[in-house]
Amino acid sequence: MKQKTPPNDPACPAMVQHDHAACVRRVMEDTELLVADAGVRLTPVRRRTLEILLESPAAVGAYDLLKRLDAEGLGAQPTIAYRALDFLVEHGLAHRIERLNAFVACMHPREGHKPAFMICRACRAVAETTAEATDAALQRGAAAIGFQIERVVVEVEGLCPKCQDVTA
Amino acid sequence: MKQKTPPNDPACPAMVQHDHAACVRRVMEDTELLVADAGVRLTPVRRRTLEILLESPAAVGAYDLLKRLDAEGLGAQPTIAYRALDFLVEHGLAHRIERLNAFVACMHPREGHKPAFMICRACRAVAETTAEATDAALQRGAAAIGFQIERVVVEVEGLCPKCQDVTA
DNA sequence: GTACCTGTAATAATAATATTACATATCAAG
DNA sequence: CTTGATATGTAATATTATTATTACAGGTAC
Repeated sequence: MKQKTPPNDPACPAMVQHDHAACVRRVMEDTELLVADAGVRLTPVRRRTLEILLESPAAVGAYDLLKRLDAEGLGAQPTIAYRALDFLVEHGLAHRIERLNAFVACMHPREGHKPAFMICRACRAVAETTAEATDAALQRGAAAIGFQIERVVVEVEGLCPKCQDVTA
Repeated sequence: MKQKTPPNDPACPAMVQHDHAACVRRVMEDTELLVADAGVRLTPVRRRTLEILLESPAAVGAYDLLKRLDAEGLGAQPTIAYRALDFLVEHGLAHRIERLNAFVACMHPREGHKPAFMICRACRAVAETTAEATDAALQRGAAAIGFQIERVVVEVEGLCPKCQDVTA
């Protein structure tokens, strides 16, 4: 099976002017192939959830998502939203932003990357970047005290270019 | 004014056997001096909150804290706890662990450090370490898209030495 | 075929976490 | 001793997350 995006690409240059609709199309296509490979189902709720995340420049809260799903007749209970989100996260199609208790679509699934997130505190926009470099240092620190790493969260809060201008 | 702990010391070797009561005393003394310098007030609620955080090896949730404050007649509403916690975090005396929606005392305040946290998913114990090395890479990434960094969160989830043994 | 197991989805109830608003009290500077 | 900033008290509400339960569809072993 063929992969549409090369690894370590600024696949979707978030916070920078670009044709985002094209990014959305590309990720959705990649995703279709990916779930087919994995033998799991991209059900209507799951597909729509991913689309909603993809179309939002900002992280989406579980209940914001639920409101939208409800409006479209796809379900009105928290669990609907959480399960869809859990599924997407579990399969690397979305990321949970701990800082916001909210979610974003993964703009380059399938890569098994170590993502880091730049979160604008003004508009909530989130840019996904890679943080391979930060990892080694953490591994050393963990080894020193015998801590066994399972998951690393790197989240940066600040101001995106747009909000710097507005605030200034 | 004199500082009691040299920078970049394993001031409190969390997750490792040591005399923690001594750590608590040291940090409280440091804190007294620090707030005096800053011209802010370490009120009873704030002081007691810090002590509670210091004495707990695990991160403390806002409502766990509130229960304890309430038992001691220091306040019964969520706001009380959140206000005290906000104060401590704002002044670098405590850290918020995003992963847990909970808080830990800073074991070496005043250093303007870049903390990283090792969080045991089994016992919730939290070890504070420094992650200076991870920072540079993030700064470069941010510069590339014009993002202005204000705060960096690095949280590692896994198993502490003790819980590895128990689980194994 | 029917009894059993599994995966998926939907519903309901509850628990945990967090914010807002406003009134009152205290402190510290002028 | 009064004013403005800081801190506290209280209430109500909002948001996020977990747990338990029910339903149904598809496969498979006897």
